[in-house]
Amino acid sequence: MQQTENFKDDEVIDDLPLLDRVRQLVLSGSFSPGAPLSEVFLSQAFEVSRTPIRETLKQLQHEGLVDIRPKVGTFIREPTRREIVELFQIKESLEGLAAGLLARRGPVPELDVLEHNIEESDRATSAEDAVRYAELVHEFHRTIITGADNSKLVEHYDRLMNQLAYHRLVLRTAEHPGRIKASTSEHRVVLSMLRDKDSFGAEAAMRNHVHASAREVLTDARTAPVQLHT
Amino acid sequence: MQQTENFKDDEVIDDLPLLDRVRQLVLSGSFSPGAPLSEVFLSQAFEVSRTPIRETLKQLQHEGLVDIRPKVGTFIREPTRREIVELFQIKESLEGLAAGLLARRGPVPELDVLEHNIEESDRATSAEDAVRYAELVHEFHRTIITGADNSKLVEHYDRLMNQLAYHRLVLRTAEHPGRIKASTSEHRVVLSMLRDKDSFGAEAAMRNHVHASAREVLTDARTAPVQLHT
DNA sequence: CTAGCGTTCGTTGCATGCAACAGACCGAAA
DNA sequence: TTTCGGTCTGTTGCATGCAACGAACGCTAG
Repeated sequence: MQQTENFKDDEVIDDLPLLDRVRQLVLSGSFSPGAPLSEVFLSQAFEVSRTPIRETLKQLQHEGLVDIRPKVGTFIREPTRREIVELFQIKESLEGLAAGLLARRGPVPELDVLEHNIEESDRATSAEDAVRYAELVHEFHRTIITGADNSKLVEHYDRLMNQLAYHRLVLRTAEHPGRIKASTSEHRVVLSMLRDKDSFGAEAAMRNHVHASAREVLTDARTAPVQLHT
Repeated sequence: MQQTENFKDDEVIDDLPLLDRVRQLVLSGSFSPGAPLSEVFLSQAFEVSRTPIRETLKQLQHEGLVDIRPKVGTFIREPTRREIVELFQIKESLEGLAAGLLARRGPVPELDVLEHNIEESDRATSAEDAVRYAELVHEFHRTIITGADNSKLVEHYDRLMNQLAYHRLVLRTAEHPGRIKASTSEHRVVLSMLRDKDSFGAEAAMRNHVHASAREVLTDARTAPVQLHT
């Protein structure tokens, strides 16, 4: 999972580097949604032949990031607003599950990591460092996911977030100060539940938090208001 | 999703037919877990060249069904017991989510489908038709998933079930009569909650049902008892 | 000016060839 | 007997070539 660092730029361990690089290109926003990604272009861009590029594109299609129209071409896929709502619903469920599982694990080092994360978040907020804050939020959620000690959950979560990644990049530019305060406060509630080993409480708190943040993101994105559910 | 029927055996619409066929071969149990699936073997088995086979195997690896060891070969992957537990935890969460979402949708035709399904289940139980009963159980769950009106949820669920499919094939041979009765009863509770538009109740009932059935499956499989959680 | 049609261009889909590597097998030495 | 080393085979990884298809463009007729 973290082998994106140690490879010699030429001799690749698996095809993961290429897959990651192409994915990064897609998610980087360098190309507008709907832009064509021809195999020949990518092959000379990454200096490989069309074959590995093709395999990579198939993977990305399976991840929902690109749209392969047979005999026509591959295009960057923009998730519809509806799909984003759907993905957030799943996100809420999975993160709730993770929080519940983590609560059951008792006193694990992850809790201290979360504690530290919250402190850092306060610091970033005081310093008005929005970038750092966004990083910390991401780490907070990811720590809970990985802390659930469920490898398959991590896989599904990663898939989910990949599909949301493009949109997140577009959206998370500015966040209201009020929301930041509320969000950190919700993090605190989650951690409190985790420390109490309150599985149901942790799940509920986490779901509530994700729900609120999703609502914020969705309403903030475009003017069209959205009902996440009810 | 249901285009596995209408294609002319020769002219394939997408590569989905090939992917489906290879997946089916993997899940059919014709090969033991750990058995090698060489590209040349598959290519002549399906009368295509190695290239599309390679792409297909990559997909299946991404789905968690096979294990590609670089420069060595592709092997049928058997999920570990732990992974199965993990997958069931996710299943519980996703099906709970689906039930909750479906409950919010109000009176949709799916509810009548579920009603009919339960009646048929009773009939199959009376007739001691285990195969038919298993089919109906599968349909019941799938109706709830698709009824949630969340396409991304369906995708994730399908991925999940594909990973459980091999194991399900091994396990679901015989089910205790007592469990069957309980299971159908739990289905009834879920439907009742759905009719009441009780979103929380439906979610809880569904999770409880999946949890119970998972526990049954896991303890029944091998003698080793398992703690699903707590 | 518009609608319909044929051609051309770009792209994918697949087959095949070649090189490189992992693992097995066999033999020899201790 | 055990262990070590070399060879050899089977497999993958990738590059490339060719055929086929879709879309766009221009041309012509009305």
